[in-house]
Amino acid sequence: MSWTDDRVEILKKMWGEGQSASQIAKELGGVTRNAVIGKVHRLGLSNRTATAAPAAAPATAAKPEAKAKPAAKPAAAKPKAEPAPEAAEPEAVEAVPAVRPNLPARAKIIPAGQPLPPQPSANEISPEALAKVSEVEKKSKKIGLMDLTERTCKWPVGDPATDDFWFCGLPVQQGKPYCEAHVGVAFQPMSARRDRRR
DNA sequence: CCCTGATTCGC
DNA sequence: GCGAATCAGG
Repeated sequence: MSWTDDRVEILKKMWGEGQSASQIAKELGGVTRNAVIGKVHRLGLSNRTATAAPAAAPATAAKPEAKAKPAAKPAAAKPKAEPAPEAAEPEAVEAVPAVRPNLPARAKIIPAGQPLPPQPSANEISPEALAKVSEVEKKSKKIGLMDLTERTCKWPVGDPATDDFWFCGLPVQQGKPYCEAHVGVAFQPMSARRDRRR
């Protein structure tokens, strides 16, 4: 395939819409995302910053930007002292799934008559997230402990005390140990937790 | 590992 | 001009 006018046009359009190079390549067909990126460069329409580089604006500073920059607010000096390394105070707290997600389980292993420990379980998590989870669990791969890999969701499902127990096993969300749905219930904004708490 | 765009350089 | 290989970042 070659870069015919109409293909270039599609390229321009999609790139302008913010489509990724791979998406564009898929759409066009017969080309790889590399080809698309290469073309994009040759066409001059580059930056659009989809990936990394939040980027320093004045990168190519030498620009003939006549605009006299008052340079007024030097972002440099922050009025706030703020030396606090603030190592703590994480944005989100992990709600360890442990073995708590949906399971009447405990009842089986706890001697009759024993008061059950508080079971915050469900009501601590957003309904939407839970709904999503129950959906996902139907599709889960139900993999065993030994099947866990670096990129399989490690969310436990069922009662470990029985053979009706497995791990989600769906593809994990980049970085996280769980799939998207389970990340949703495992990691919650602190505010959300606070609000729901009581 | 998946993905993203950016660059290089032989063709 | 092209794009695979490679690089760099998430």
